[in-house]
Amino acid sequence: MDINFNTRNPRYIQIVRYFINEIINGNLAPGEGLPSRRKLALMLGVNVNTVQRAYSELERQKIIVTEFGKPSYIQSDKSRINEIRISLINDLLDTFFDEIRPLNVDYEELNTLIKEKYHN
Amino acid sequence: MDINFNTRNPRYIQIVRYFINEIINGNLAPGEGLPSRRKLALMLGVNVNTVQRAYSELERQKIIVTEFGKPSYIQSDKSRINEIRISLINDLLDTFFDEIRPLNVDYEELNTLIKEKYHN
Amino acid sequence: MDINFNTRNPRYIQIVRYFINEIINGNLAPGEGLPSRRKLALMLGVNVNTVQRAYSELERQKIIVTEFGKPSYIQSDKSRINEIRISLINDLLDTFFDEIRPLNVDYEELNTLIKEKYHN
Amino acid sequence: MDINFNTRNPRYIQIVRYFINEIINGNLAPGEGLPSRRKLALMLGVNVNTVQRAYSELERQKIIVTEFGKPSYIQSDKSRINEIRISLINDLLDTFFDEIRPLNVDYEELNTLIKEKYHN
DNA sequence: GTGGTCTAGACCACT
DNA sequence: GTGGTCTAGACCACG
Repeated sequence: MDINFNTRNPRYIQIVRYFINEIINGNLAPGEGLPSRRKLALMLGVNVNTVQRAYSELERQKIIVTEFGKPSYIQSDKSRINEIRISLINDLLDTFFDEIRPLNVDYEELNTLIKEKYHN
Repeated sequence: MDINFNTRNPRYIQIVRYFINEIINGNLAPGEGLPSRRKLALMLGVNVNTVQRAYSELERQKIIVTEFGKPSYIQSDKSRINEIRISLINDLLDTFFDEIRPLNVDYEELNTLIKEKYHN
Repeated sequence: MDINFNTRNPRYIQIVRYFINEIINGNLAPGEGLPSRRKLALMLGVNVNTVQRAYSELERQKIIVTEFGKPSYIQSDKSRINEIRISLINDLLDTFFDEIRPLNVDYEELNTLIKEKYHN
Repeated sequence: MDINFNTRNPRYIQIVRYFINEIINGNLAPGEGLPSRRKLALMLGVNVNTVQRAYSELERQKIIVTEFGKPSYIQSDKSRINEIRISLINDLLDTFFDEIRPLNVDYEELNTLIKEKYHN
């Protein structure tokens, strides 16, 4: 497990996104245990509190469950996971269009660009 | 002239983007003068320094030109404006795909969503 | 302005209590400005963030008002202040009785003790 | 035997207080044996180590006595128990007055409130 | 100058 | 060992 941190976004947010992605891709199954704050901090080379903040956020979004003294684990509810995926996709699209609209890209041009980028 | 500031991005960046958009859409022509820092600050309800920072950024990107004592005006070079537009579009697309890729949206689904969103 | 920090309670809580007390005692009037985070931190010999946390808590309790870039000031609404005083007194009494009840102090004895302590 | 744990204080402290209260109220007599760590942990739904910490604290305060291999039992010394009670009452009163003094409650008002609260 | 956020170190309670 | 909180340093946006 490793994350290539970029400098644009806070690290704790990038950790949150990493876990969401792993869950959506099926690499992390509902009910599965997460690494402890300390261990993950070591693996990622960040402070324990940065991981702690990420886990708190995941907890707040009801993506993971935490009990005192025990390792946190992934929320079993599959529908919650799907809910989050849909909402993330919509947010991304909305932000994207809000920003690209004033640049006057017509539908044809946009489609061409997307086709290109989609397949790298 | 007015801007609906959101809270996600710094205000001075939103001012920069506003001018870039206006130029691209032809509402501001190359050579045209900009409002003074003070006036714009009043119009937007922000501090003069915030406008100043935006104008500095526009100058740094060679989008406007400032000469002492005269109003700043828009860079005449049309190709520079187009360059910026292309680069903005590419950045937006790259960011968008970086973020949506891990969400496993297949090409069909993506196209459907984009068609919907494009026409609001 | 100075606070004798004890070690039992978090410093930021003690700062919160200090301001509440000052307001209740009339030493700080509604509308009055607070020292900036930095200045107060210097005066108290704590980190800026400790003050920041205290101010956030005061803000959350609607005791002070904060606008970006400007100094925070005390909530003008006097009734809110009184509300807080009453609620603090009740909380103190409830906690006190929860803890003293199991110690079997009869009413007479309790009154004698309180009379003594009240006048130091 | 059961304890309604609150979240404000550490559990092991609440267990300590529980035993002190029981002794003061005569529900636990000097010399009487205590449940084993394991049994009590089960009854209270906490980890054995939490009970262990509470028992250690009780021992440190010379309230219980532990001999290897035998159940722990309550310190026979009655005067020690009374000493603790007096000291607890004084601590409670001191803390209470330290916190309520800055709230400017006059003696009359305080007495009225205490009369009310004392009889629930 | 002002307020706000992210990261990190130290320490505590709990299993 | 686990998770949780308090304090603090560095940096950013805004007036």
